[in-house]
Amino acid sequence: MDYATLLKESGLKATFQRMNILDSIDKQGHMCVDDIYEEVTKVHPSLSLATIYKNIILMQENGILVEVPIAGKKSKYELAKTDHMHLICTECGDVEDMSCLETTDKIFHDLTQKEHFKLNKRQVNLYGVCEACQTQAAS
Amino acid sequence: MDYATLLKESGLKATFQRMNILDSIDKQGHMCVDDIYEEVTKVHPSLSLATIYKNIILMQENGILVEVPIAGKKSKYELAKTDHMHLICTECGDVEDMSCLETTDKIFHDLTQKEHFKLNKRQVNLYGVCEACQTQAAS
DNA sequence: ATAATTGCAAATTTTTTGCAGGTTC
DNA sequence: GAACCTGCAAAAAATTTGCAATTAT
Repeated sequence: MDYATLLKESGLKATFQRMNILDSIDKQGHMCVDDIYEEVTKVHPSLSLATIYKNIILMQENGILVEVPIAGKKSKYELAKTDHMHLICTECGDVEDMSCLETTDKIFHDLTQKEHFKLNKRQVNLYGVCEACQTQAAS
Repeated sequence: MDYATLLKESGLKATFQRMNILDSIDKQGHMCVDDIYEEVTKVHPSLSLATIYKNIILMQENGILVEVPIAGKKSKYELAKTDHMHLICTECGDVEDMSCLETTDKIFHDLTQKEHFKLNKRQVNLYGVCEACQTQAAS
């Protein structure tokens, strides 16, 4: 589905700014506010940080964006998608998605149910060093 | 081990402020900067926020404290302990620890190894509604 | 035409920094 | 006594807000 439709379905207007924010996040995968600002101002120099902040909040409320909080860094944002885990490289900051297994999903579900906890959202962040950074360090 | 020893082993002086910060976090489990400030100033009114910020950074560097980043909220901090997951109640903000299973640990290890990712730290946050808040909502 | 949205500037909140005085070892 | 720490105040960084002008529908 294109961004315009995605926005309109939530009752949000399909502005140039919003389309470009979504487009950037989609291409890069995971971006913090400053990443978005830097990227989108390339094609739309008048974009203000205030607009990014306002839209990130709005789009989260409408289930279009999801926050990915990261230890020691500013949160990144990604397009809402099916459940997955994050491989976060502590060297270069890159975030990669990795699909969840039914096994772990079931385990989380069962464990929380035993505690009478109503589970709504899972967030699995695995911190380490990505292949590229390992290779680089070895040279 | 007592806090004084814990600090000294890292080459940090066992000040009244640090002991109280650690004591509060230990008792409450998970606290953000403001929680700590509010709690510790009860027994030590002159404590400054700057001191809390400085010490949180220092104690993280020395492996005494660990950051728990939480979507939509300020990060909380906990004492470093064996690996575990977090049940985060989105109603009351409470965070409960739940021990990890070897099963999931192994799964994460295997999955990341297949990607040639050097896994250092796992962070599992499960968001939902705790039993207490469910009960309250029902009444 | 209308209501929503933008971008600016200002306000607020959060975090960091420098340094003089005080504390721990 | 020396090095380290604290607390203050000021600075810097991050985020939010109000509002007039603009834009999408």
